[in-house]
Amino acid sequence: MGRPPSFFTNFCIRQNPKTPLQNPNSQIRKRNLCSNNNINNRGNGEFKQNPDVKVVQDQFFKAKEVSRIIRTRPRWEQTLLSDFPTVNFVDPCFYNEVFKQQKNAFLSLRFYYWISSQEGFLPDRFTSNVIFSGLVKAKAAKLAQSFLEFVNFMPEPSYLEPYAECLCENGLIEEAIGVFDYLKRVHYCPSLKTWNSALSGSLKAERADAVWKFYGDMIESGVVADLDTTGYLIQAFCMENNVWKGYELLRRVLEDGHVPSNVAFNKLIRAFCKNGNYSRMSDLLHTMIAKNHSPDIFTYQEVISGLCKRNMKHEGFRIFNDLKDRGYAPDRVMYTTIIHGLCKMKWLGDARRLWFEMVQKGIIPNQYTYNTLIYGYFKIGNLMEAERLYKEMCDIGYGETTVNYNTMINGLCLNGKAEAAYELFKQMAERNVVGDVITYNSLIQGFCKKGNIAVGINLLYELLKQGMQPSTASYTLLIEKLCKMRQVDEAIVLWKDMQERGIVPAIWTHESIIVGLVEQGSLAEGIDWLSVMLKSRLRPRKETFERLIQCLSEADKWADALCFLSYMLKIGYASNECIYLLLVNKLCKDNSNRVEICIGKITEGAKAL
DNA sequence: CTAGGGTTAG
Repeated sequence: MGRPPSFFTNFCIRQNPKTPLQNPNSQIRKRNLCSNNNINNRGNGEFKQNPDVKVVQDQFFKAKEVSRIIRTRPRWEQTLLSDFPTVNFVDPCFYNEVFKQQKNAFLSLRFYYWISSQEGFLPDRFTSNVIFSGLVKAKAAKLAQSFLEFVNFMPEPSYLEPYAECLCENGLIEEAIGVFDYLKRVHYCPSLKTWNSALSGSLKAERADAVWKFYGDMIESGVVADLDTTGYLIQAFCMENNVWKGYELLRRVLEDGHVPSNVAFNKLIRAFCKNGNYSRMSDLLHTMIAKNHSPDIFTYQEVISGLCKRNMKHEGFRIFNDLKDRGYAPDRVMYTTIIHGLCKMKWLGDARRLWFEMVQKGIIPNQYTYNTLIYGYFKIGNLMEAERLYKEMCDIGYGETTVNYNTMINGLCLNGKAEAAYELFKQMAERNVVGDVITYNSLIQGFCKKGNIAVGINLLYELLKQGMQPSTASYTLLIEKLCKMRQVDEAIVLWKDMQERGIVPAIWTHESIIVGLVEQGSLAEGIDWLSVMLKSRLRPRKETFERLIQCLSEADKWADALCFLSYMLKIGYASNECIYLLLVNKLCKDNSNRVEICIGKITEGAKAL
């Protein structure tokens, strides 16, 4: 094989960078792409035999030098070309090296854009592919995306596959779906590894729906799933609170003699704990042990926090101490988990004790640990200690973050200090810390609790003005308070706003409005709302019915009260004696004949159920 | 060199 026409040497004689370059034909380009291998081989002594080596090596050193310059010299655009009259700036190999040398993908891309803007430099498809894959390798999904828009070309499928993976890892699920769909259209089938990373990326982005889409496409394209895939599917089931389906899948895999990763087990354990199904949780622990997949620190974390969620302090503690006895050294996360659990249950003495135990072992509390304990102190109303810890956290340099502020704002609101919380909120803006939906919700709830609904509503409007997506909790307390203050119409305006934004109201919100309507005398409307609620298979609480019945009988509308009582019996609540007594008392003052008839009807109805 | 972990609302 002869020495290929080297256009590196051709450019050695070029003095004026503004002189238009010849656009080398693609054959040369391909040749150069092939010679990438030589670069990869450098240093193992082999390439002495290759006649291209000198040239490639030369290009390598130039790329290294250029990389250094664009990294360190602020105004390199003004000097670079004249400094390097011999560099071939449109060679794909050169960019390959720049991307390798220069870890900052953004700078490399800027360099490429700059070259493109120079008259006569026309990077072609091959160079574009190299740049694109450099960006993908650097995991710079956003840059790769903007690059594609800029050069307006579609890379080869084999370059798109890692791109799709990169998009998933960066949570750009919709974009990834687009790429997968394109690959499907051109009949290119991604590898199992790529499908799996799509699944894992979707989980990270909390997109169970995307998991199912990717999985469906994967099966359709004939790729056979592996154990990792199964693990991701189990996680997706857990994420959707479909724990039984996940469990079912696990059992099937176990029957086939396979054991999924601990991650899948841990997620199932978390889900079972969340539903209070501790026997199933311990069942899973035993399965893990039996299958030689020992529960790890993550597993125990799930177990402990799961137990604490249900107020099972002693069990949580027992497991934690057990762990220590068996030689597991709890780390900062583990300590934070148990401290959090104890704080939730308001066991601040124990939480504090563990805090000191942790510090004594040389583990320094971080933002998570601090926020957890601050939350705990607020929970028991110890504002002094909470504020002291907050100050300490700021002093030791945990920056003023949104979560830190949220912890304080929420804690203050919880303790009736909405105004003080609002001061912090203003401070956030001054110090350029952005608030999020939790900040706003905490404040809305704080002001509602103090009866200051106007401020609450303003906060809601501000949240919307900022373009943030409100949540159910943004509305719940506002609607409840408006109803209590006989401003049901305003409450319904908010309700409609929720509907338009696709936010599912809390069950309690339905009830607030029904009670509000009935209390203000809009009986028919209240009944309408109740039947809508029942039709959507939502079950009002018994207290709501009792409240309605009481309210109506107090207004001497006993017939309507009876109507709600029969509703209540109809959906299976046993009415309690107090309500009967109340009604009977009321009715006795009325026409006694009709009383008997009505009571008779109700008790018949109750027996029939 | 990997999976997966802990804080703030409801």
